[in-house]
This record gives sequence, C-alpha cells and structure tokens, in this order.
Amino acid sequence: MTVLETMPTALSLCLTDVPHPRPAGQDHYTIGEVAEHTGLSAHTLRWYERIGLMPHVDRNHTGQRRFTNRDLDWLALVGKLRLTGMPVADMVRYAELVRQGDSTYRAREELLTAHREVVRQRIEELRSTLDVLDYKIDIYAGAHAAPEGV
Amino acid sequence: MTVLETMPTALSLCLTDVPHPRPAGQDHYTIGEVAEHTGLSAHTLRWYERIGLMPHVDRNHTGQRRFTNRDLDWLALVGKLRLTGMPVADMVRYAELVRQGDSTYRAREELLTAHREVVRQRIEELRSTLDVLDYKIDIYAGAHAAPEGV
DNA sequence: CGCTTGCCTGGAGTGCGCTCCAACTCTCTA
DNA sequence: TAGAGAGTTGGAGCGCACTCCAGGCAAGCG
Repeated sequence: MTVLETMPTALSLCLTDVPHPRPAGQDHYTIGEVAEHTGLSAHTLRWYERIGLMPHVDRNHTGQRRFTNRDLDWLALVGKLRLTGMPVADMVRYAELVRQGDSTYRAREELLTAHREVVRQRIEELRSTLDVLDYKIDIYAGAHAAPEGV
Repeated sequence: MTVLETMPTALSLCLTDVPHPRPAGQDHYTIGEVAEHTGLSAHTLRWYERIGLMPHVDRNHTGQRRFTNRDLDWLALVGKLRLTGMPVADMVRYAELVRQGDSTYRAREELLTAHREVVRQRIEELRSTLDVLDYKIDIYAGAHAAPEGV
C-alpha cells in the first residue's frame, strides 16, 4: 500500500501515460493495491475475473491474487471501454478473443470498430440535446431576469 | 391510430420541429397513440405517471387516459433529457418544480445548467476515449494487413 | 497467544429503468 | 350476444453492473 500511496488513484487517462507503480520483475500487486490504483473495488475485480473479463490472474502460495503490470494494462483498457459505455458482455467477448490469440485480430478490430461507431453516434446525440438544454436555460434565465431584475 | 400512421414514431428530434398530430381542440390521444408517437411503451407511460414524471393526465368518462398536445410536448422534453442520461429521479424533481409554478424558474435553470455541465463532461470523456479506440483499431488493422496481405 | 488486517469463496442483495402479469372493464363489430 | 381488442390497476419480475455478506484462512504484531 505504501508503494502506491503517491500514485494516481483514478483510472489512467491513456493507455500509455501512467507508468507502472513497480518495474517489470517486481510487479506483484495485491487486490487491494490494484483496487486503489484503478479506482475499482476489490469486489468488482473479483467479479471481473469470475465473469471472464480478466485473463487468468496469478496466485501466491496461500491462494491470494497477485496482479501484474500486464493486468494493470488490461484493466486500464477495460476502464476505457467501460467509460465509453460498452456493455460488460461485449467486453467479455473481447476478452475471449484476446485469449484465443493472434488469429482473432480481425474479429477484435471489427468489434472495436463497431463500438467506435456507437460512441460517435452517442457523442452526436449528446451534442444535439445540448441545444435543447441551452434553449430551455435561456428561457428560464430570461424569465427571472426580466420581471424582477434579479 | 390511423391518424398517427404517417407520423414519426421515434422521439421528436427537437422540441419544436415535429407538429402535433392533431390541432389544439382535437388533441385527445389514447395511451396507445402516444406510445406509437413517442416510441415509449404504454407500460412506461403509465409508470412515468405513477412516479410523478408526468403532469396529471386527463381521463375520459370510462377512466381511460386522454393525452393532450401539452403532454406530447412534455414527453418530447423528457425524451431529450433521458437521451442525455439524466437520471429519472432528477427528471421527477424537475417535473415537481414545473408543477410548483413560475416561482421555481431559478431552481429549474440551476438544475438544467448543472445537467448541461454533466453532459458536456460526458461528451469530452467520450471524445477522449475515441482516441484509445482509434489507437487499438490501427494496431489490429496493421497487424492483419502486414503478415498476410489480406 | 490473541487480535487485527487483509484476503478467500459462493451466493444473496441493491438500485435503476423499465417490463410484464393477472384480472378486470369498456367499446365495437359480426 | 359473443368475441376481439384496447384500456385499467397493483404488484411482481427482469437485466445490468455491481455491492455486500457470512464464514473462514493466513500473516504480522504486542
């Protein structure tokens, strides 16, 4: 825990812009450390593993999970996909493709490309509704500015 | 139902750009008609009323709901807010303010302004994650284009 | 040695936003 | 007059994404 105390606690902003807390070779993190680093709860991390959203996680001699830098990278990607609103089921599907190896590159590309389109449309949807909010806000602002001068 | 057959079935795109199916004075719609017009289910319309998300809806002599153009306008706004991801509880709060009359203009403006900020941040969040998707997609596209020439 | 802390598990519970069910009424058409 | 079709209600159920609980184990500390 002390090692991580000065590290960012939120999900990393980009896949490459947050260095790993520990260098390769010493990258063995407890579930609590990973929870703090990613902002996910330990419950959620275990749940991700149960549903197949994590590649197999190592265990130490007493059966406790030991996460690696690779796991942190994966969780950073998952966090990104989650922010875009990708359903967990789709992320599990993607994780399965990754497990199946290099032969699934095309399928992975298609999955992500389809999702990118969803995200683009969602952005457009949000932008168009902003106009409605602006319109309504203007009305209210005018209404209580005019009659009372407040 | 026949009156509505040529009307748009999706949520209206803007608060003012879809004319009412029937002119003022003849604007009495059954729940089925409203469902078709808004794209919401009759179940959902009743549920909206139950939780206080609809202003009081008129009934005919046998107790069936008769929606008006005003109700359609309200549902168009609710649909917009819903598209922005506003929680139903917040929309109910907004509906309560509307019911309380003109004295709540300021509170309504604040509610919508706060939500507008949420929407703006969400757009930014989505846009930033698009970069990650582009990055990943490029990798996959390059990977299966290079080794096989597909 | 006991206590605390952190981890383990399977399974139950939660909050949101619907979605549907059972049992009923009313109106219209054949 | 019978049946179809659309409406009514309160309340139960569902899918998603967690979130928590009970009961237990292992390590470290005074």
